[in-house]
Amino acid sequence: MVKRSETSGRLDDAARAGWLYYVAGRTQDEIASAMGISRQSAQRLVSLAVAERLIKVRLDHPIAACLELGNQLRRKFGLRHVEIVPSDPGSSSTTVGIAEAAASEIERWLKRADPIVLAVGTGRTLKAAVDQLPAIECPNHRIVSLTGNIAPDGSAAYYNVIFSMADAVKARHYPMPLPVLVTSSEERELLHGQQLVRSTLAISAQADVTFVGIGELGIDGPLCVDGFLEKDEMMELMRAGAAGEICGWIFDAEGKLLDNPINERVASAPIPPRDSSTVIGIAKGKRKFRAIKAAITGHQVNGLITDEETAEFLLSN
Amino acid sequence: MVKRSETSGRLDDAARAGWLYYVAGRTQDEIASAMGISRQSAQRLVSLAVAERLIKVRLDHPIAACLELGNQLRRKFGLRHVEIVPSDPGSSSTTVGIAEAAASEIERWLKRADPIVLAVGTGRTLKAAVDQLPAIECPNHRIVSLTGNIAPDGSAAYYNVIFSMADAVKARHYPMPLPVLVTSSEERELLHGQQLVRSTLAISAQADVTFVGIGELGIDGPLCVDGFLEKDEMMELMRAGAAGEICGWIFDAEGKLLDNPINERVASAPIPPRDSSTVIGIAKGKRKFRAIKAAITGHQVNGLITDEETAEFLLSN
DNA sequence: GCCATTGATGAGTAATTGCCCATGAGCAAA
DNA sequence: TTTGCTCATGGGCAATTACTCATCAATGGC
Repeated sequence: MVKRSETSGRLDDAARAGWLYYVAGRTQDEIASAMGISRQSAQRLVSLAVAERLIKVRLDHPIAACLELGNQLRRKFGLRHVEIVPSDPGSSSTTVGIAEAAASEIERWLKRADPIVLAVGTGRTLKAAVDQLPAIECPNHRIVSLTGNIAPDGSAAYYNVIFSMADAVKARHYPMPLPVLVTSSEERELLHGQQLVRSTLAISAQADVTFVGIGELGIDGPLCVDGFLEKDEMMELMRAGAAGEICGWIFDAEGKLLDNPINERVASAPIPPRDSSTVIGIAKGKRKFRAIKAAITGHQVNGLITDEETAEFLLSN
Repeated sequence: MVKRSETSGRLDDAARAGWLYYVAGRTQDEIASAMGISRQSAQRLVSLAVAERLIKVRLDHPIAACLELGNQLRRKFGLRHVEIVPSDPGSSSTTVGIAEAAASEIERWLKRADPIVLAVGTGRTLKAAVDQLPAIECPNHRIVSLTGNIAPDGSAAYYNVIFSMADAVKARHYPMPLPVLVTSSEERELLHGQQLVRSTLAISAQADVTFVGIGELGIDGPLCVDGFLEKDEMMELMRAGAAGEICGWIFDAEGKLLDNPINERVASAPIPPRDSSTVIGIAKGKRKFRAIKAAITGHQVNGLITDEETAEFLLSN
């Protein structure tokens, strides 16, 4: 006898329960009796549907304050695309809100009929955004990673973005089989000379749109936490005026790439051109204020998804 | 107009509250203190956001479309229970998908704690469904067949459902020791007068839930293929406007039982009452479109398990 | 075969939410 | 100014939902 009550069947049930709860507006009691299960089980299915992201909620109202902040930011920094989500003062998350917004924006691009090249960086924020993506089929598009997923110890960083994206989005995807930082500029040249890497670099240069996180520096910043840089290297960078990084490319408070040996060791692809393509930074939070400010000041990105609190800082400084 | 700006400001607040509630996942209490209002006001804003459709919920799962079709069918035809499974365009099977779904639904009923009477019809679809049932013990329930399993030549039809069901489900079961069609209404009365048959008929009339196939007519339909009706009898029925049959009971395109001598010879139990019990039809496929349409239009069934393709036909005609 | 692990389940309970109602502010007409 | 109306408000309470815990069955490794 075939066993049917398995994971996929359970997800089906979760979808059904979630639909009945959120779309049809039934109570969990009603769902329980309709599906012949206990109320507790119905509750579990509903929360499973949420946890598995079968249920997507989006807010379809331009909050005036956010729109206004967005407009001001767009004007002040000459940005192509700005999206501001409300701040949640009680939350310490660095992704809530902007991840959903970024996912919507990614989805918008992927739904275009004409073939595009979509590039992604890496980082926790971007990972959170990609995790919000629904399943999409878009065989015409290509998705390329600007940066590698290999940690100094040889393992793949858990928040590598492009593989998570490949789970949800059916498109050709091009990972970058490199670390973020190598030991010397010579090693970088060597690695970049490999055929596979070269073709991936070539594709990334044609990106129509790029989504990147913006990293703060400091010993709590991602480059240190993930072990790409030692503490003393970081301190040296800070002394040299470093303000933030995108895909490992380190820039100063004016958003200019730092003329520093460490930038010679960055193995990521260059950030696609801001004058001919869209490069959207996704970041929020006090710790990143300085890095974000620098990135948009120096046009390392020409688009930004952030929250109200951050937007207010950017406008007032 | 001051009023207007106040209203839009209120919608703005509603959007913000809705965002905090659904996207950021805060409780209404937290939202209230964050926005400096009472909890009740926060609740009102959240429900306003829903009422004004600022909050859009979407279900990201293959069965989302099915649920929507099911909902529309339920409304349009006043059905109690609708289940739509995805169509498999590459398959010519008339049972794949709906058999599994029907089995799940049967299982759901059989798992109920309170004793029920479950009635079944016959047919290939139902047989396929019953073959999907796992072993269940439910000594409290009774399972009754609405229709006989004896072919005109005296043999038992291979797809008789109740005996297959008895293999999997441990419950009292009541077969109907009759043919589907007898030679005359007099013979029917005679057979129905037998004690054994009478008690089975009585049980079937108390059915809480009934699962039946919906048969199409025509010389390739089950009644002809299985030799219950001769070709010329079938042709005559078609001329009389017959559109489909359930347990041998033949109905026209409006789903009304046909006033025809052949219906006088049907030895099956009457289909249990649709106003006080659940009668679920299981059928899909182009050849059955007309029969299914008729059955739900005329309330021969008040529940339906079918596939997307069929559901779309039923909604568009 | 035996045991640890995983995961589902239902009961019980705490937390959260929805709703009714009395109140009072704001406002227009008398 | 008064009256009457509308509507937002918060208290109170019932309904609903979320969570914890103990149990149990299935699974997989030893």
